Amino acid sequence: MSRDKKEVTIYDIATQLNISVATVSRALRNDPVVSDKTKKKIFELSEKYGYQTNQFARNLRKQQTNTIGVIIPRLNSYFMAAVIAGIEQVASKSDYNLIISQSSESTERESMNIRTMFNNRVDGLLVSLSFHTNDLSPFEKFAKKNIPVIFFDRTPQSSTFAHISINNVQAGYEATKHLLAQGRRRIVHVTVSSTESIYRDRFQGYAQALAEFSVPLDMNLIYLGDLSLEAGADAAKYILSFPQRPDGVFVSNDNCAAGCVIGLKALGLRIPEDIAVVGFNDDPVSRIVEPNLTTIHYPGHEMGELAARSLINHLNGASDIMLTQTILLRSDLVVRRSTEAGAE
Amino acid sequence: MSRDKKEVTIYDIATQLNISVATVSRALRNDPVVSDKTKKKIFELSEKYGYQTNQFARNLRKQQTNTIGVIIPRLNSYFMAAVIAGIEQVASKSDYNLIISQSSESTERESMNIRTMFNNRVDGLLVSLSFHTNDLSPFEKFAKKNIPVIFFDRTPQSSTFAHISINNVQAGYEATKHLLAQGRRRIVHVTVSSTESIYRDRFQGYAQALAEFSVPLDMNLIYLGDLSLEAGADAAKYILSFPQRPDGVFVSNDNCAAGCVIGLKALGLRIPEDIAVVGFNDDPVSRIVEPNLTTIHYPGHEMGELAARSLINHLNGASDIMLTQTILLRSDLVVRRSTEAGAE
DNA sequence: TAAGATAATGTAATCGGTTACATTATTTTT
DNA sequence: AAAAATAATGTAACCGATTACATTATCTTA
Repeated sequence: MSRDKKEVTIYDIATQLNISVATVSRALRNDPVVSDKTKKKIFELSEKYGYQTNQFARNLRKQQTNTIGVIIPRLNSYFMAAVIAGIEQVASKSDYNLIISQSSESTERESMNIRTMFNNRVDGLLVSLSFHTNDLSPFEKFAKKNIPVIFFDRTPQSSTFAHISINNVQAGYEATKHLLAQGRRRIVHVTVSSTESIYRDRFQGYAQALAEFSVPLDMNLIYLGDLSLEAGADAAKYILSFPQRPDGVFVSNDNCAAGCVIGLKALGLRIPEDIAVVGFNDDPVSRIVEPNLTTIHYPGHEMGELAARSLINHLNGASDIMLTQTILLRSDLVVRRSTEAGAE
Repeated sequence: MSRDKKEVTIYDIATQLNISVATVSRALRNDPVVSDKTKKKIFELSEKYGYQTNQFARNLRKQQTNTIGVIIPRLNSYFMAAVIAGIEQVASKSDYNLIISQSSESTERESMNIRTMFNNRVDGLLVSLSFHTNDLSPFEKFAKKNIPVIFFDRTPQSSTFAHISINNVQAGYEATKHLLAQGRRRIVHVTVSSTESIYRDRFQGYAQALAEFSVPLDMNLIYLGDLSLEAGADAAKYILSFPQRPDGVFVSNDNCAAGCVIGLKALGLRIPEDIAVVGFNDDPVSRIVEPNLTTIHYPGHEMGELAARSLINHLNGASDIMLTQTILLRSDLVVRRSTEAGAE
């Protein structure tokens, strides 16, 4: 329980060397005003003693934590893991720590996490919203104190904060258009209920593509769920319930799409002959399920790096313009066998 | 950049109420020595001012951070996500923060992470080791300062630290025995090279089962890789290279097993007729790949909860016996179609 | 070599809670 | 009602690094 040996502090070093703590403090941060001779002595002794800076004392004094808060819905997708890895890479290179917490798609838990981050005085916040968040007021505290918040991937429809995402309208449009181009006309869209979010955007892209092909939008073809594997299976059952069976599905994430493919096959449909399926994210599961999923690829790792770098630049005062701005990363349709029998 | 409004401190509240900071400090921590009347005044005012405890000041004074460090190899499996979720649940309930970092299976990065955690003065550490770590000396600093370290899942073979894992020898034994019981005799084991780790244990279980069935151990049948999806595909090719083809595979993780299944099928083998495959972990992918994987199930979320709870109990001085102890969770073989045509 | 410039180091206040110990207020006991 | 016990509050040192400002040492320059 007890921390045995007492910490070595700059006071110990100063006393030992018979100099002031100020000089020690400066030397340890490699301040050029300290003479090399003195520095050398200080470095050697601190090395010998195994001195470690006490971050709390420093934080307390400097009024900043060198910590970035990350709030995400869930840690359960390859995509999110890639984003986190990207964030981590950049953060650790700049000596920032990460506090990561999951909202588990619960708005309440999310706002708890936001509060915790605030109380822990993170220097900045990176957030991917949970499904049903549409109230951004918990973030106002941050705005008020000028603590930067950057949203990534699951960004809010509109806010004064910075956004990093992809063009979801276009991605939804591409996915749907691909199905339409294959001659599919009754296209189910499996997504999550939402009035404003990236899912809404994808839906809009879907609607836009239909309109372009003069296919009337039929709200019965929209299946709302939580985009889980199970929701995919349920969607499959729903699809089978139509007298005039749909011939295409656009699912807003790969995991759910995989569940849907499995469900459809279990119900006797052939993919893509009877029905074609498009997913979203290009998670590894899209290359495991059979047939492999046509999906929308976009770079998670890069998104994480970009988010972290933008935040840290801002914290260093490097790029104030950055904030209140939206950055869109490129996304691409990857065609595989779930929509084209001949594909990859 | 600038933090605008100055923080409200207990000094502000004390001055305003014309009482001492000591009383304010006590009241805010709900210390029973403070009278209810005084507390009420203090709570009201601090509420009104939006007071937030400055954790650094507190940490600096209390010499503890209320932060738990978590070091894991990668955030890329469902299993690991479940463990983290479990840890988080327990930690946040006890008001502990989490710092999570990934070693990306690199021993150097791992020891960097360990150092960072140390410098950040985490109160305790939860660690799942990267593949090839066999030098535990970076953890000695923690031992020296009596900072508890608990290993989970990927635990070291032997150490003075606490362990939470499963009986990997037995799990490996069960998996292999299941294949043997199906009449398989030439069983490949796909794993990662390691002289001492849970993978070594699983290998031992494998060897043990073979011995029990009087099947000689053939080191040519051991395929070493990094247990990735791609390694699975490579293992499949390796399997096909034998003149006398193996009829069973025991892969030490599901992701790799999935890659192996896909590879074997691509090379024209039928599963389980020509060759049966057993995975490890019961990740969702085991139910997506076709045929679904027989695998070893063990509870990630529970493991995370247990690890966090053990650590926090120890930190609270509740259970000192806990440390230097090994806790083994139950694991089970789940039989699916990759080994039994008739299964689930 | 004395005055002025510059480099190096020192002093002490500060960040904001926590808590041992001291003091004052209130209640209980005799 | 005085003495003793208990409750409530206050005082001030402390945690360890940072830094504005002051001081001292060293180097230039005339």
